[in-house]
Amino acid sequence: MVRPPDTRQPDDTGCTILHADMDAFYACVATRDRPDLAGLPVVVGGGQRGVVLSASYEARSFGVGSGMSMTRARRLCPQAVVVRPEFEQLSAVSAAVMETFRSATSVVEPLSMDEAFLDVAGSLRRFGSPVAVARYLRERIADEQRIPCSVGVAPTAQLAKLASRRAKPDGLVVVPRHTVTAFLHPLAVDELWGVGEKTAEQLHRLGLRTVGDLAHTPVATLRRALGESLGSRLHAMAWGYDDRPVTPRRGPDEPEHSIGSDETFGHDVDDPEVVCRELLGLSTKVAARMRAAGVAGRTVTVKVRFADFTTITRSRTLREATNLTPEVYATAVDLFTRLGLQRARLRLVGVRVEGLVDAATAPRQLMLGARDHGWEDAERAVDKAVERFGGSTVRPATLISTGRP
DNA sequence: TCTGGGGTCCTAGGACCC
DNA sequence: TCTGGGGTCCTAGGACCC
Repeated sequence: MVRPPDTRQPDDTGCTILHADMDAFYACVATRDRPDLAGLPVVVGGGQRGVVLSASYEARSFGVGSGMSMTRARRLCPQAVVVRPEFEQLSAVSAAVMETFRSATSVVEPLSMDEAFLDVAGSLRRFGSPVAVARYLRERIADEQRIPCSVGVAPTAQLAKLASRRAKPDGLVVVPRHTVTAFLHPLAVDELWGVGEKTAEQLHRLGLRTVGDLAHTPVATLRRALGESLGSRLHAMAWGYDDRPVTPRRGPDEPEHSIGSDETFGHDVDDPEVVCRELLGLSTKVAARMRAAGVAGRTVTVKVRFADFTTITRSRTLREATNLTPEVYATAVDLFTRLGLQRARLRLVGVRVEGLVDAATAPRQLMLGARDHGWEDAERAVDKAVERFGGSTVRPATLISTGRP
């Protein structure tokens, strides 16, 4: 369970893992070129039914936090400046930050746009210590990107993650091996990575509030209450055991497992025609993303969220993997139609394709040949046009007519 | 206070095969 | 005739993360 003994010499803290995490990333990027917003409560988000994606520390002092509905955020902090996210800018900053990480070690695992695990065991000769790597990264990102980055340094990924949270804002926290249990055991159970609202509730019902409580509960009890996997994992975590390696993220050799898209309507919808039009748009987007990634998938899943927020899914596994809009769309519409909804009010619909494999090696049924190749050519043409002219300006008119009456 | 959009992983039941 | 497990695939739902 403990990390295997390392032949390279870690320093005496036993720390080889860093977790680097940008503070209030979206908000910081949005305001770094806007001195007029300095010191003001800034909230990134928006939309008719949007949520807060990121809030500046000034906004947080009013109780605003990410994930919260914008309506509530505005109520808590009416003077907040609301900024729409600029995803292209954010992606560019994120890519630059990840490059900076890779300048310190090749073992970088991005977890999202604004955070990554780094295994620095191989960089110690160059930098001297893990803390030196952390300082180097924080300085470079502050210099080059003018945004703060907090770093946790610890013997395991989970601990490094907890440490970086403790380091915020704009700090550095080290958890040497001999202090692990002293660091962990006073924490509340819901601070652990993987313990959300529901699991925390369950643990509370068992009378477990701190990580120390968790550590001193028989693992069999935890497994019974939380399931085999989570029970074992939490018990191990509570003792700082974590064999999770830092794995440089998927390359072309390891495609993603699923690609999907969903959309919340501005207002609830009960018109099947509107829903099908949305399913077409989503299928078009998902199929295009699959082709761009060079993957195809066999299982198509439709998600429907009703006005009362209850959510259901329906899926079908096709005989061959596809990345063609008409196939994805036809499956999605059929799954939706079979629900037999009588003008139920819907809040959201989604389309996702799972079981992705490399499109080049995915078996295709040759019998379908002529027709499918026609579609493939058409789709390729659309992909090219979109590449050249951008965005949603191009969409084959034929697709529009494949919708059900 | 009414709750986005992108994902991942786990569980559980049933079908089917050996 | 009745009773077995184990493994894999499929489907649906749910928890969690940022």
